Amino acid sequence: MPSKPSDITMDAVYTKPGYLFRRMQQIAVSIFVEECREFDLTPVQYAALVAIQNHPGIDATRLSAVIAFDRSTLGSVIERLEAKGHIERKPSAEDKRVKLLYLTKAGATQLRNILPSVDRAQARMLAPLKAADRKTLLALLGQLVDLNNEVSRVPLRAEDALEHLGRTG
Amino acid sequence: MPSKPSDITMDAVYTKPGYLFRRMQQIAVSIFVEECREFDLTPVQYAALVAIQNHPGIDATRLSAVIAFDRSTLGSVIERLEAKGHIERKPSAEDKRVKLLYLTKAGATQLRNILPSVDRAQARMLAPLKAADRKTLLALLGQLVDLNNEVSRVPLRAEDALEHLGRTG
DNA sequence: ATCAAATTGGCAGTATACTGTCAATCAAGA
DNA sequence: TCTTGATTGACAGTATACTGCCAATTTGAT
Repeated sequence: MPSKPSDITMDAVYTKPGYLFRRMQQIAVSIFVEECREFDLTPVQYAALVAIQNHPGIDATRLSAVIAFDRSTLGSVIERLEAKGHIERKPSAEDKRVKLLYLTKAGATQLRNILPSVDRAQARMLAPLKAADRKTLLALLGQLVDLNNEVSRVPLRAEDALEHLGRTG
Repeated sequence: MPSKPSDITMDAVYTKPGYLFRRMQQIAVSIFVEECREFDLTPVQYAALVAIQNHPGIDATRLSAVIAFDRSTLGSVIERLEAKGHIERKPSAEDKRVKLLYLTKAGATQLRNILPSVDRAQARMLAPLKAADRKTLLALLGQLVDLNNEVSRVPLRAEDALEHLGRTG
């Protein structure tokens, strides 16, 4: 091997978790969009629809906790879902600040119809690995995300963030 | 368990690779930015600096292949690195279309200085796992990214994309 | 009752990422 | 040579993600 201009080689990037996570995220989104093209839904929009169906009447702040994305980002996501007619925003009676989110009939239908494509996409992401390796990777990744939960700006606060709603559906 | 409004639960999101990859990417960027705050470099900008140091005189299109990001995105990344004084853009003598990229002295210094912080960040991302599990996860992730390389818009084309340059530094 | 603190949604600004388009330029073939 | 096709960098437009700020509102402490 000829000498490099310094001791820093591309391995300082390629073999590191940060690079691999970014690359895998790129690939995952690419596969999702390809499989779900006909439904015109992004991964984030899909996650939002699932969460709203599971928690009808949730507000934007709590939704951000349930799917772990930024409230600032969520505003535009909600706008787009509303523009597509998949969700409705209704003012709350008790708190004039909040707007409650509900799936429309069209949104529920869209969500039901997209599921097979989402499943195909999820399967394709891990398809190159052997079955045992897929299981191992998913398990380790699940652990790691869970153990690092508090690190990101918007930690996941699943169902327990919704206790005050006093209902599960 | 009380019944849900449908069969679609949040597990349709939480346990799937697409969600876990997105979440882990969020966490990884968050850790990187936190550790490297004083250097004012994002993960992408860091990768670009490393690549330019390893391939002085590379052009934007080839750089995008070497670090696997989109050429459209890369334009603004290069602009920012240039504005910070970390890199220089010089027109090519042979091809009037291309602009060759070089690290400035300041850029090289910045890159050298940030390395310990980057190492700390990379270590923190996997820190919650046991050593054996870290190794397993990295190996599987590396395999998966490699095997899915052609899927994304900008497949990684490491060194072999640069053969025509006729040099390694 | 009132004032301080927290919450909610919205906005501005920055930084990836992608699609698609375009003009300038270069390369290859008829 | 001339024309066709490919390449390069730039740009417009959309969609996450983040920081930080703000007004309206609600809640809690006094």
